[in-house]
Amino acid sequence: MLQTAQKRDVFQAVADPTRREILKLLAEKELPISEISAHFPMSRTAVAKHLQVLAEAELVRGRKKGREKIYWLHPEPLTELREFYELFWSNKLSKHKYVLESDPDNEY
Amino acid sequence: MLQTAQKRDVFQAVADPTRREILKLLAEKELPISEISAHFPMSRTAVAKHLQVLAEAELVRGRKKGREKIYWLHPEPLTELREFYELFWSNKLSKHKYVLESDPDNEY
DNA sequence: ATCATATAAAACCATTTGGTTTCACTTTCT
DNA sequence: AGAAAGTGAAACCAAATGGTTTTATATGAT
Repeated sequence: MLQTAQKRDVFQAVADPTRREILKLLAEKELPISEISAHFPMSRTAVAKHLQVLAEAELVRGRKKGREKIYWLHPEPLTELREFYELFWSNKLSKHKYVLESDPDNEY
Repeated sequence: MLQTAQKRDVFQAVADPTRREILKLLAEKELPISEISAHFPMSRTAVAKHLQVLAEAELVRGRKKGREKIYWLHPEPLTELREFYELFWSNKLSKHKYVLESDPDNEY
């Protein structure tokens, strides 16, 4: 395993709120682990593990720069979220058949 | 707790592949638990638990009909997926700044 | 050379997750 | 009434998850 180890499901990678926040952070700019972990109440090690998970899902990439490891966002796999969403809510071909037929707001 | 118990995170609900399949099934039409579980290799009880999770996330709703419990899709919470996706890939205001600045295909 | 910084890797731990099996309950069918 | 069908709820279990702490390693600064 040269680099990112084995694939990881995008939906599962994104299931954790901390990991979603990390992605938002990296959307602004690339950051070293220490700076990322400064935004969270947990240990740096814990954040590093979250970054590994995100890397396995190809949602981030990292490079070594001196003694730092810099991570940056690689948002492409998020299109899977969009594709899933559109199975139910596509606006292209008007709405999905289920959505069309569903009554607006029957709360039970 | 009268009904759907406590809220459940949509991202987490959708993290499991079985649950995603269930949602696709229910997009076609509402179904009783037994019919849903017929599509999966696991026990009916396991599928019932997945349905409970989906219900806690408000992604499905259920009603009793005779001795059956019928579940149907309630896709509204999936908009959270879309909103998250669009933080990174919005096409409305052209692309997100990160996406704009990122070089196309630097593979490490 | 030495020391601080930044990370990596490993061991460990509690809780959650995704599954099972078993038992009880209600509804439908004969 | 009695049996079958469909579900609900509980107990149980192995594995995964999200944390921790500890130890080691490499880099940068003095």
